[in-house]
Amino acid sequence: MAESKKEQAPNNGAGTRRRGDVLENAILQAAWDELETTGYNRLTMEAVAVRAQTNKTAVYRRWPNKAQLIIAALIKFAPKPSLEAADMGDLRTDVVTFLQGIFKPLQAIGPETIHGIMSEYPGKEHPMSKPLPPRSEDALFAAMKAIVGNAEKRGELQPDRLPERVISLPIDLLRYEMLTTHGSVSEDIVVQIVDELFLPLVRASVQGE
Amino acid sequence: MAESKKEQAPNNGAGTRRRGDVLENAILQAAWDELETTGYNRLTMEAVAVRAQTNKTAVYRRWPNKAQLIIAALIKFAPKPSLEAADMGDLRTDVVTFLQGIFKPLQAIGPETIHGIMSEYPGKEHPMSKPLPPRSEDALFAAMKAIVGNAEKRGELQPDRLPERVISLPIDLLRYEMLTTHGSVSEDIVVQIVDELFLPLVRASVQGE
DNA sequence: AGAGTACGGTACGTACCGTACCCTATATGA
DNA sequence: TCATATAGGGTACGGTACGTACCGTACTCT
Repeated sequence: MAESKKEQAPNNGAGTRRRGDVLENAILQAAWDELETTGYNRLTMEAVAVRAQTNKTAVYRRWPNKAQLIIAALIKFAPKPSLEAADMGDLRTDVVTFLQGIFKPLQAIGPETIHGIMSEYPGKEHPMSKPLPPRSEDALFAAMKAIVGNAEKRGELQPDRLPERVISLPIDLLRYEMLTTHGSVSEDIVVQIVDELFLPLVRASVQGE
Repeated sequence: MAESKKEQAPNNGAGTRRRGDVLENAILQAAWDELETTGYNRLTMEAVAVRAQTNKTAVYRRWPNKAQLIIAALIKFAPKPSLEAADMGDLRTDVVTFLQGIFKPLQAIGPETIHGIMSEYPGKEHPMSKPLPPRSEDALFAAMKAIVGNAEKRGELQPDRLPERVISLPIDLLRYEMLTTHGSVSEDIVVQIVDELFLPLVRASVQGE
């Protein structure tokens, strides 16, 4: 009667036991689903495991904590902005298009998740923990540089006159806005950033000084 | 022997039981100390209560959760930037001075605490929860506006030509930097923001258009 | 076939949350 | 002055989630 540990339900009726990438993908998919339905704060490792039809052990074998797991899920499933620097023959159009492409993905992730990750992610010494990439390796920044580079080739502005801060300004501000504005950010913020800040700075670097 | 609940240690030997503001201040002080020594993430309500030599009940009677408690502690104890708009007869000097005054306090609070609060603070419906102030009521923004106003009076720039985004730009960027840059942010970021972004935009608004 | 590896499943100890409960000191006012 | 309401002190509890240990078992690889 003691109902010993032997009571292990046959997995599916057949002995189909997932391993390796199959299991890993199932967990990440579960994490992504759970993130979308429950939100970061209330998401638990156990819920992810249950949804993936496995158990916490299998999850912890791969990621040391919630933040790492969710980062992995984001990398795999979150909508990515296209990093192709649109080259439409006009700097303003290119930048606006690019920023608008960032807008949706950032919004999809949402401030709760970002704050949660940033909060729980101390870069602690854990065998499995990967550090967040430094600013200079930011893919979005690289894309902006490419866009500016195209404009330089076209002669819209003189080469190497734009400080890096100007180039990263649109991304930084957009991120800040998405991070601090709970509720809804209107999409015309992109146009504002470009027309009221970025382009005037570009013009200033051409004429002045 | 049963050691019933009657075993209540006399508070100090004398019946000095703190109430009202005295107790409230003790708790906030304890929260602040705990925040400095332990950090936001590992801070617990119980630890605060113990440090204040009281118990969780007294804490929860006043603040519904950690985020609210810490916000109250920050308001009471965190170093505040002076909101006096320095008026030294030069826009650049005024803005740099002002931003440098913000730098230290922001750094003292630290990204961990800010992210933690932003993460746990959903603006939920709780009788005791106060909403975060909207952007337009931002005291720092008001101070920047005052500084710009002084410059207008001096004739350094024409009135009402500066978009609000330009005015809030230095604060926004500084905040973003403090929020995302773990580790140390160099203080000359202030000068960069002013010289590479803000002042060029001011000049552009005077000349251009 | 044999051995190592990794999954499945359970159970556990810990930590913290938020609340209920009761007792007691203090403030208040009839 | 004494009764009463209020609020602090103290404890204990149920609940949730964490992260790990343990063990049996399916799968993989050679």
